[in-house]
Amino acid sequence: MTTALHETAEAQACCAPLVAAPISPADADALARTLKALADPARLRLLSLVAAHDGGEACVCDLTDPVGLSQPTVSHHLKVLVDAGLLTRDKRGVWAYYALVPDTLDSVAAALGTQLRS
Amino acid sequence: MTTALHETAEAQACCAPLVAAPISPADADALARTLKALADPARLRLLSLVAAHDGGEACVCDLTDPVGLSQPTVSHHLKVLVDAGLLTRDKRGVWAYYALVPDTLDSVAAALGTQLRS
DNA sequence: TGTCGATATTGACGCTCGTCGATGTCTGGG
DNA sequence: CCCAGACATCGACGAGCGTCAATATCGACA
Repeated sequence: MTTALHETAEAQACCAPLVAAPISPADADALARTLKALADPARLRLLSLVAAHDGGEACVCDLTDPVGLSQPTVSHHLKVLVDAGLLTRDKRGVWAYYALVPDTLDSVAAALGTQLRS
Repeated sequence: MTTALHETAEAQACCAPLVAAPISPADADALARTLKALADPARLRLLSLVAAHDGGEACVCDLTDPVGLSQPTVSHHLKVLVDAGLLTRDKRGVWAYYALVPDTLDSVAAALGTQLRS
């Protein structure tokens, strides 16, 4: 409960393509919050590692070494990504498995892209 | 070439779709730098205002009021966006006209999207 | 030349963020 | 019942960011 109140998965980062019409302050804030979660090299690598891992999921122990950060730091980054609705957390036994939420990433991409696709 | 070469417009934020294969540390850093420039409500609104403005360009005086920030702050944000290769600056007479660089935004969207198109 | 207006730069402030070590909290096994 | 291991939380530190007021710069015009 550090700050935010956007606990888990609000999915829709925004709406219109951003370049079509002026974005509303509220939408800008929501989109910026999701982008802030993405705007970190370690978190981008974690997201990529999780997505590319076997079965589309990975536990913390799979991620600590590749990114070269301490376990608390990796857990912190993963929490940020989960809170932003970019990852899901599934605790099975002793391990916590993280998996990608493709919709969130796609909605961000759609909000940024200028050439809209069907 | 390890650091500090993002002076003006390096356009390509990254390359592969991020979810296909683990992103390299260097690519993660480059993409994160572009995303950091985007991850601010004021800058998103400025970007949107510029893109939606008549002729696809706008000067600082057109932007100060809509975003509700002081002129130095707006100039600062615009500089950040220009340095990230997201906007171009064209000084004509006393006014400075900013315009969108669509390629950069599209390459970011392409790097984030999971459903790749042609 | 001198003034005015548009924009950029500077310096400073408070706040947020990324990182770590230390510690807490669970779960499974002996 | 207690230990070992996986993960989360806490507290702290330094760095970076967003914002503003004050000031500098630069072009147009009288």
